[in-house]
Amino acid sequence: MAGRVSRYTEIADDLRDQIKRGALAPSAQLPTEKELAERWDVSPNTIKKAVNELRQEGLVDTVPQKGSFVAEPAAPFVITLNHTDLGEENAPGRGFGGGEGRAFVAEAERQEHRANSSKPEVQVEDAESVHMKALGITPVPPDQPQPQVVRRSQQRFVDGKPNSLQHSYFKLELAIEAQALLKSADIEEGTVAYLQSRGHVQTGYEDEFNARPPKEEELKFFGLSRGSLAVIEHTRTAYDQRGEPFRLTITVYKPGTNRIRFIAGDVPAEVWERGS
Amino acid sequence: MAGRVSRYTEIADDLRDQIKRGALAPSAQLPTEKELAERWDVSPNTIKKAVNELRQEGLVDTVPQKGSFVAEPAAPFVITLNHTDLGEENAPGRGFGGGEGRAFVAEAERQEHRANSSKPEVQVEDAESVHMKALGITPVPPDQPQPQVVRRSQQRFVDGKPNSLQHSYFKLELAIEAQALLKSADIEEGTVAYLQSRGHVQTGYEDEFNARPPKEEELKFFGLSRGSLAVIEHTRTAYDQRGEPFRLTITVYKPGTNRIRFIAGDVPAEVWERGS
DNA sequence: GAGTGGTCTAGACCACCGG
DNA sequence: CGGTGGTCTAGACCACTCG
Repeated sequence: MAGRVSRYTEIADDLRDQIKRGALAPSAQLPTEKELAERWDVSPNTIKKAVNELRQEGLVDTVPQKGSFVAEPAAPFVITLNHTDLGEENAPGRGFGGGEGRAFVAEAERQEHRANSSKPEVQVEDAESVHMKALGITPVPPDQPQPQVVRRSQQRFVDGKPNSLQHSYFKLELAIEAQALLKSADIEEGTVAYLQSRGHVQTGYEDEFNARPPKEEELKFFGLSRGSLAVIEHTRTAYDQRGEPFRLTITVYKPGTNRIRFIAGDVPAEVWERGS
Repeated sequence: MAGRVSRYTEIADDLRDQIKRGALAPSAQLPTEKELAERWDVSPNTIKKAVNELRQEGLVDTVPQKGSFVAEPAAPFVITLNHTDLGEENAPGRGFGGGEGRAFVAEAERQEHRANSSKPEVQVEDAESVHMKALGITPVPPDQPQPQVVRRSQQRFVDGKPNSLQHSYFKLELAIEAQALLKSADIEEGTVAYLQSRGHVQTGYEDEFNARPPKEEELKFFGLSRGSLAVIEHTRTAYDQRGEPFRLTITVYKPGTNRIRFIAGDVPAEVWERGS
């Protein structure tokens, strides 16, 4: 019977079961790999493979020289990407700001979570080709000086825990006419409103979703170890009233603890309210 | 210098580099694990770990008893989830159908891809709690007969290749008053239009995104091996004119070959047109 | 210093694929 | 049949954390 299933699958199934049943409570430490190896009478590598499975499913967090722990049950923080407020039907920016900057904090507060973000790190750098494409920058041959962009990066936290990383890219020319983009400080009125005052009204956007393994930097920020869950990457290209792309925002979410959502048309109020 | 980086990372980096440079062309077979082990003078397990990295990044597909192959470059099929057509501003369903059923095929044709989907598999089954919650079904104690739902599942292909799996769930009562839901056949006019004719007008929906490792069934359908890229799961709960949830659709996409997108407000026409 | 997971070795046997 | 990757062993050393 058990012959059809590999040993490590069997072990992973057992651990998964214990977690789901609650025999292993959230944040509890799993038995050490050595202990598991003895209990199942298998070699350490087999245990590692089993634990690896659970890590990829997001059920377990492994902290390198400490141990593996049952992941906190998705403290579901819901990020609604296409609304900013529940007030006026025609409030400025309604339907156009969610998930970014101050909207992120507001959304959290509505759900009775505490959100904060780091001071933006501002960097001027050579544009990567994806960024150029999105921002409508014409590429130049590799032997010539490359076009540059301004990147504003923030780390975002919910209830003190790492939640997402956000990078916004702007053409350098835009940053020169809207210099707050170059300051490593929050833009008081919000980026959308600020840019609107400088003549770039956000009239629409295009969103894309992707899943990919975390980069080294993201592993560190989220406190994950290698072989963890994939991250969700949300890319928003914002267009102004002339139909020109003027902002590219890439947000990387740790999945499991985030629910990323969109709402269209009429849905019951309690759907909007639903936080956790 | 190389001492700081683990051996398998080094090997993965080298292979990744060869793929990106084109030294290993798409669909070409990688050197066998044995060969790599000899070339790098490491043990087989180290090679496996390196190849595993590339699999998780979607750069390589491994076919168990045959070999590892460079993945085809993402033939990007763009699925726009919130529009059905580019015609009339107020065309029925505009903004409300994208990505589902016939809309999927239409979207593909616009991008000059050929899409088709399998005949729907219809199953009546006990509702899982997450489905009950979404459809607003009140749970009953586990010792009583469980509420049931109708599941309609389709496999979807683009250019003959597996693209996504879609499962739609309906309350059993709804299927009784709208019996086409119970037939294992495409609904000619589209599910949204059909249900509208039965008194359930789709007035809004809520979308959620998640990333998770593929299930066994999905591995098989997508032709992936274990440890591959995460799949993207898109959940749509549709609400009718009374504000009642009446349909739950879960679509599982193989990432890399799909770009999943949303559009809001005004964007230039070429953004809509952008297929590949 | 004891304990943890991360990396790595040098083999082994198996199942499945192709010719 | 030989070749492939999948699984597994029984160790080893290392880097890091914690008390």
